Order: sequence, then structure tokens, then C-alpha cells
Amino acid sequence: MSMLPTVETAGYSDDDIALTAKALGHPARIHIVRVLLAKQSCIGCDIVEEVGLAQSTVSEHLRILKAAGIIKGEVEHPRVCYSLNADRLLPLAGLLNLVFEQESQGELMGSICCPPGACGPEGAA
Amino acid sequence: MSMLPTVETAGYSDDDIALTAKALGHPARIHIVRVLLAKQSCIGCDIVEEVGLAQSTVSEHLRILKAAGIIKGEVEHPRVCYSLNADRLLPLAGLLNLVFEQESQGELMGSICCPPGACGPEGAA
DNA sequence: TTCGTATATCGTCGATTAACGATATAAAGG
DNA sequence: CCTTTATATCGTTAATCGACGATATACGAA
Repeated sequence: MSMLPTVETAGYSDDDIALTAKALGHPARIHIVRVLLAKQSCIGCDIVEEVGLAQSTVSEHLRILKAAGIIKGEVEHPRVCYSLNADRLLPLAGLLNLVFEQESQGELMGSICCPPGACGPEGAA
Repeated sequence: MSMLPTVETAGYSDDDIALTAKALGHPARIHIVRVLLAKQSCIGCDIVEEVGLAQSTVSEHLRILKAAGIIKGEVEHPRVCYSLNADRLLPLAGLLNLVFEQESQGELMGSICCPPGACGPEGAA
């Protein structure tokens, strides 16, 4: 119904961002992200043990995260090696950053939140 | 089932973060956040028009965002003036920042994602 | 008091989610 | 071949969600 061009500059669609947020909208899935963050290397069935839910339930949570692109899984042997896919979190992070930028209007002005490629083409550095 | 102390340093519970993410997990609610971000001042029934859904539906979305603490509403006249409550987004942003920090291991080391008070006590300005 | 405006709540309905146990797959090893 | 191991899928259930129209509430203004 509208353009919101200023904010749209964040770059991504509402659906994109909502999809990512939705995938993160469950404690078990946040837990999984944390596990993958802690052991940055990939993990197999340990996640099931970590989360403490039934194997099929955890598998489903992993599927949801994978479907949202937040994690990826490499198949080895009978195991699957999961790891985070940070890029997919950029749209959501970008929006949050805008909120924080606004709140600290002009105070920082640049050194705010800029994950690798999130804040547009930065020629220098 | 586990401690994950390193990551837990992010500070907030899985439920906390998941609750915020869940509240953001719908396109209409992302849209509302963007509207509030664009017109940083508060807004009334304009949101209904912006979002393009039935008034009762939008009211429900606003209720969900408010329940999650992401927005707050000041009552004026017969209107309600909504605005973002950035603080409530910090737990989620903090987790995302950790992901990005890890990805750019040592490359940047500090100038990454640090909304006002998110990255711990930073003595120097 | 009566009216009009802006929101909130109610009741409904179809769709989706989350959880589980049971079962199916796939690949390595005996 | 048959077994083991790690995952994925199926089928079911209860619960929650998202949307709507209709209605209720609250309050300033006429």
C-alpha cells in the first residue's frame, strides 16, 4: 500500500525478513543457533541431545532453519554437519540496525552496526 | 540441557529472544515496524491504512508487537500513538551480532555491530 | 446527552505449528 | 547379506495463528 522508500533502502522485503524472524521464533531453534555459534564447527546428532527434545522434533526444527536458509547441512557418512549461514540473517539484522541507528541519531553515525556487506558499498577499508 | 556459557554471555534467554523473533515473524508486523521507523514520531490509525488489512487485524498485530514490548502506545484523545521500543530488540540483535562477529573473525574486531549498550561496557568512547 | 472517531475485543473458521512415536532411508562395517 | 547408526519422513494430536466482520468501549465535540 505504500513505498516507504527511506526504510526500504534496508533492501529486503517484509516477507523476507518476516520469514527469517519466524524461523527464529522458537526457543528450540534459538538454542540450535547458539549451539552452532558455540561450536563453530559443524555438529551432528549432538544437537538432539543439546536441545533435549525428541529426535524427530529436533529434526523438524533443523528442517525449518534450513528451509529459511539460516543453517546449512553437509552430509557426511550417516551424519549431517550443520553450520550457520550468516548471510541469511543480514536482512533482519539490517532492519534492527536501522532502529538502533535512529535511536542514537547522529551520536555515532557510522560505527554502528555494519556486518561485512550489510551497509552498502563501502569504498574505503 | 547445557550451559553454553560462552554464548550465553549474549545475556538473554532463548525464550526471550524467540519471543521477540516470533513477534517479528509476520510480514504485516515487519511492515508496521518499518512504518514506525520511517515516521519516527508516533502514528495512529494511519498504520491500518498503510498495512492494508482490516482494522481489527491490524489492531491484533499491534497488540502482539506491544505484548512483546517491541512497540509502545501512548493514548491520546481517541487515538493511540505508537512508537518503537528499541531496547527490546537488543537481545535478538545481540545474538545476530555474535554470528556476524564470528564470521568476520578478527578481521574487524570491534567496529562490528554495537548498538549503544549491546556489546558490554566499553570504557573508551 | 447524543454523535462521531479511533481502538479494542469477541466469536468464528480455516490453516499452520509443535510435539511425539513409529517407521523409512541411506551408507558404512561386520 | 544383515546390522548399526544418524537422519528424515509419516501420521496423529492438541494448540496456536491469522484473518475477518460485528460489536463494544472511550472520549472529545456539538
